[in-house]
Amino acid sequence: MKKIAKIAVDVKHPRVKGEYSYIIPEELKEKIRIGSRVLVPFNNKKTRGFVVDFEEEELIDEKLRNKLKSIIEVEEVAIPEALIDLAKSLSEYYGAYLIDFLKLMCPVKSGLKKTITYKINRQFTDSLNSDIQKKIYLFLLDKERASVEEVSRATGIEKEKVRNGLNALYKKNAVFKEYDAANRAKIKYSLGNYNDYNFDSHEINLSVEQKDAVKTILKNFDEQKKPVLLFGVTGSGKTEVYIRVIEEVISRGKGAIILVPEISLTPQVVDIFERRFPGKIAILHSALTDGERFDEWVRILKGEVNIVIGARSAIFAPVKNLGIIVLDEEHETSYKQSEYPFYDARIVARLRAKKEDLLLIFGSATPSLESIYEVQRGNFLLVKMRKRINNRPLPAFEIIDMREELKKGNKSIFSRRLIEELENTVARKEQAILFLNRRGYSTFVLCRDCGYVAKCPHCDISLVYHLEDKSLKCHYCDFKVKALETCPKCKGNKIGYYGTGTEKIEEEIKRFIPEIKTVRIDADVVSKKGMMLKEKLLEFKTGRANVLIGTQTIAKGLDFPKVSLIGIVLADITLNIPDFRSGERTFQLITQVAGRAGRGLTGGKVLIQTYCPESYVIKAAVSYDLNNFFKQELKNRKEYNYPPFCHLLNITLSGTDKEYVENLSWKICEMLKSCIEEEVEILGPIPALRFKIKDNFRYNILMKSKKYTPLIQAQKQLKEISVNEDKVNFSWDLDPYELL
DNA sequence: AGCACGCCGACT
DNA sequence: GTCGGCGTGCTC
Repeated sequence: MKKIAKIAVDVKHPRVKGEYSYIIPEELKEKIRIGSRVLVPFNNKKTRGFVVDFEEEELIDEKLRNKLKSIIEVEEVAIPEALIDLAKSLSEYYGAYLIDFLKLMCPVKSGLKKTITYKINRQFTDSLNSDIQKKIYLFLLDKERASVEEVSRATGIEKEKVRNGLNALYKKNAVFKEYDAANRAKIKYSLGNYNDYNFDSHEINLSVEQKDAVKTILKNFDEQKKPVLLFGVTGSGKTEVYIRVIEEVISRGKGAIILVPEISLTPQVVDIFERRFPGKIAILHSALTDGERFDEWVRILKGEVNIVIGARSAIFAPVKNLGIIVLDEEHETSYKQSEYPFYDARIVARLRAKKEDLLLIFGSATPSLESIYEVQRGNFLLVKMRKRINNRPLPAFEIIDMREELKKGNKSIFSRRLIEELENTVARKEQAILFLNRRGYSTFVLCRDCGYVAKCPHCDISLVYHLEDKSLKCHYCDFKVKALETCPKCKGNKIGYYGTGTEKIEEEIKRFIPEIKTVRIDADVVSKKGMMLKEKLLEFKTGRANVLIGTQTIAKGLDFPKVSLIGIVLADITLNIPDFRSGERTFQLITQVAGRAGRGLTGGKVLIQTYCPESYVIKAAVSYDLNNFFKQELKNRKEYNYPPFCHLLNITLSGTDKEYVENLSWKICEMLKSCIEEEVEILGPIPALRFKIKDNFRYNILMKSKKYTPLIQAQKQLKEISVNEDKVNFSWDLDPYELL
């Protein structure tokens, strides 16, 4: 009966359209299912793919029927059919290839990431008679090994030619091929041994609000199954509510997926779940090797575990008989993948919940505007928890107008109030957190003689001075130079360091309060070694340090009972980012950071330093007036036509040849304007805010539309365009998170 | 991407 | 002639 299978093949090329038909050999008919991973012949090679459909032989075009080849092998692993359906919808929605979503749903065992690198053969002595090959060979002599991508970037030769050249060199034995297995020893986060964090008995006895929340959610589960927005202030005990609801769902024989923004930064949630559901949990985190991830996946697929906790991609976990999806800290940016295929776990979760008839809970202390809007439109059920557990008071805010400080002659980055409160806190043997969303020491470096500003040669951005290794670093690429002593332009020595980052905060505060013991946590610390973060956290947790200095890295779920003071050193940084979400992000950051205070028995205090105290964002944040914030922000979004009042499609073109990229951007823009009929705003091409990054010039075309259909239509058009990939990177992002 | 095919200059 | 570089076209 079933003779032909439609296979999504794993071939990465824009001109390969993705799905091809194959004959199912007699002996494989028993084994093959929708979702099966298969091996098929494809253009003189073998390639993996997934069965996405069966077809009737009779309905296939005569010419094509004669070309059909047979499936070679059907593997044991198969993606559940419900997920195949989800992948189909998603590839349609995002205008992406089906295979890319299927691959997210089915990890590979091999661990072989097939980025081929070429290594120089130093024994090779023959002479080369091609210019291109000579150039490549010379480059490799210096570099030892590199990928096609790297060679192309460094030599400026087009990728196509580099590839041919390297192939020729390989045939001559001038270079070796290496399949980079990416098996670098990874530092594993040992989850589950954060025993020093305190979980007191209050978690067993629910507060009245928690009980009500659980009751309302379960009633909704049995009746209308509307997605729930669980809005609970920081410290109101949302996690315990999730647990109670999940317990009920599990007792009915169903499974659960819990998404957290980032596992390494929310170890406590994971820890609590591990204690409450011992042995029933699979944890998908970034430190797993491909093999480990595959093993976890199989455990989930076989139904050995029915609770999955993980970051964004865990939304695709093949949980058997899934009953509920929980998205904790729903407003977090990390749910949106900022690279192809640009999916948003929140959108995927809603779609999956709808398709599989699941209960969906979005939880947050600072819900996204999109979710609030859904509540207003009656699409989400709002469940509120306004009080902290044990009725602990929320911290008290104090706004400090830095303009006044300046008028009174205080040029320091710290107001007198902040210093005063810090001294008090230290004297009381309590702890403080200083928050500044900018890492490094000085954020720009200027020659006071000639006005030269140190800029990254590859990016359109100032270099940041880092004290730790006395270097100037670019925060967008890995460019790094030794700190300047003389001006490279006028040879003068009046180099000035301006702007403040976390490193400077750490140094300056010691000048004011010498006995203070600080610990700093930002991306510089986190990225270095996985263990560093844990050590630093413990250093603060155990009281060896009394002030924690950090960027947004520390704003998330961390729990420090002894913290009674929070200083937001400069709230204006995030507020002034020219993006439609900057207000929302600032509001969230202030609220989240403030939530770190007074989690223990002592009440907390939050000091916000700003040059813009009249901003409605700051005003609303300090008075816990979410309603007012949402009202104002929604008004703004409506006025300027931004989400949630429209949907966005952000198209990005970038490349080293400015003229070429700009011309192509215009062409694509014209094409879109001519073929989109419905009411859609098309803006651009606009030079991106960060116009140059890593030597690539970037242009955006922004489409705004009330309805999704024209944007999805546009994506189909964009998919048809085949660009010279050596000259331009071309991508589009539906529901982009930011537009920078 | 990666492979075959075919064109074209260079060199036995 | 013919070898190897290099552009082009195709993939059920």
